Amino acid sequence: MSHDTADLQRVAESAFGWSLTSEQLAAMRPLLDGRDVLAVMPTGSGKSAIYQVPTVLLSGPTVVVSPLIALQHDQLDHLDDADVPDAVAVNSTQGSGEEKQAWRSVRTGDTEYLFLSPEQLAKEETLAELRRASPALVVVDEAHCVSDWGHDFRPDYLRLRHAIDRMGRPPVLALTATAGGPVRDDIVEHLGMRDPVRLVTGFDRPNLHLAATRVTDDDRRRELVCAWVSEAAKPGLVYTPTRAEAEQFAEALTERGVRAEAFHAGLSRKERDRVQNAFMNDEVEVVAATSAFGMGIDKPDVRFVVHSAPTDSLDSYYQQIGRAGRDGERADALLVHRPEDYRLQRFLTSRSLDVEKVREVAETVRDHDGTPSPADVDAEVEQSHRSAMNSLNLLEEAGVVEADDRGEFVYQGGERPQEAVEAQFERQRTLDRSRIEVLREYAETRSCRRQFLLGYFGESLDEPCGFCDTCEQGTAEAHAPPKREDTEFGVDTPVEHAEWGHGVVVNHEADRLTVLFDEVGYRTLSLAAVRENDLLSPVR
DNA sequence: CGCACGAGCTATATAGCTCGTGCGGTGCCATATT
Repeated sequence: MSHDTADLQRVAESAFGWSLTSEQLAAMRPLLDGRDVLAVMPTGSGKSAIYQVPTVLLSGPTVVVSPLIALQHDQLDHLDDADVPDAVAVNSTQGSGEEKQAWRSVRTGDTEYLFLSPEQLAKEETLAELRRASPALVVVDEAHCVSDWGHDFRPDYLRLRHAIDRMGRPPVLALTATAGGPVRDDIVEHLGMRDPVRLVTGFDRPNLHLAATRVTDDDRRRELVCAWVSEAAKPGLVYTPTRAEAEQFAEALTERGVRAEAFHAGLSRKERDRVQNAFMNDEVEVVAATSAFGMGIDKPDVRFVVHSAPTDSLDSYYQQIGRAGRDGERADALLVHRPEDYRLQRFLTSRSLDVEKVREVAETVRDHDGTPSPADVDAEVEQSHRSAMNSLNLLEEAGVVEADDRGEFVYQGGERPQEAVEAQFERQRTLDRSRIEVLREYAETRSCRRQFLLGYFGESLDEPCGFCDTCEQGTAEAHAPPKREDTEFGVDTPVEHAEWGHGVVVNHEADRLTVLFDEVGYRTLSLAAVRENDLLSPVR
């Protein structure tokens, strides 16, 4: 046993009362050597330990970036119970006195765990404090949020790499339970991770029964979901695409004698807490919810997750069904869908490109006296913080502006800045839309649903699983993917397409391939057409 | 992007059309009112 391993085990045992798994140790050791780590591990596998234990051994505080204040509180509670240095969070729920006290305790070294939202890290005052504290480790918890939310909803997620640079660039640990290959690459790129150790444990959840049902109209959808849920073992979750539908399902289920409640972001904080606690305490059997429900929920005995309609991607879908059956007992994941449903997701994921706003931000950077920080740009433009940061992110990705090592902007311009921005925007939009199409492929596939799902996350399952609807209906066998050695287009093969350029095979059914292209996102191709017209060639 | 809904039109005056408009998700934080 190496010194590091022995030290880690000793701290885990004495401070937390834990015995570490080999996966946890594999993720911790590189951090002690100053390396970056990306760990994709299921909920309940002890991801938090990966930073909590090394923090005790490292000199300097650990900064944990967490997307929800509620999650920060959960973590604080756990750390309070352990025999370790203090933990604090700094966020908008505190008064200024409390905040000052928190920073003081970081400065004196009494506090070694500091929880912050990405928005906090966008503030100059915060960065100045952090620079002084010189953190020994930066953790990005729920790191899929970088990719999920950074591109529009919470743009400060894409500015984290610069914030980390400003802190003196300590090692970075990214943690998540859900991230396929492209999302992992997105996280690594946008956090500026350097040759990270990538630890990815299996995605398969064999106790989860997978199924999808197509309906022809909304009345049948409601009837089917309500009837299915009424009969099913509980507790369970019904995910809906809109708040109104969450309310409708909660009401319809209540009428059928199910103890059901709605949950979405339009409810008061108090009401949300009440519903969540009631679900956790088994006072509520079914929560009908929008995507607002779930992060940080770790209830082991959830028996089903029914989607009344498709989500925006297979990533979101996997994340949500992953809340079922954590106790290892049988649980059901049912997806109800109509072809019309995808249009709503196209709307919900669509962002608009306001060329004038982007131009204002670009000109502000260009005309600024010296190199402006993101906060300078924010203050100087007549836009919301979100809009200004989205414009900056877009300009940076398009190469029109560039951040220096202090996270301040240098105007690059380029030959046709507006065209570069529009092309970047279009690329992002095409990718978003193609992700919706992959969900449609999943919903409509006749091959083994588990093979499809795992294939998307870069994992192969040699035989049809026997525990999904297509296997049970007998269509999966006929559509099974070829064995890896029988095809030149196995999963993960880099390919070149005559028109769409470079890509990577992400799924292979009997008669078709799904490829993720750098420029045009996910595309599904008929294998016959590929072969006849020589459309695709494996790269090396 | 398309659906739901209401206004307003038409026509063997009370139902049935067309057209226009609004709407649909996720959380920080800061600021304005009680």
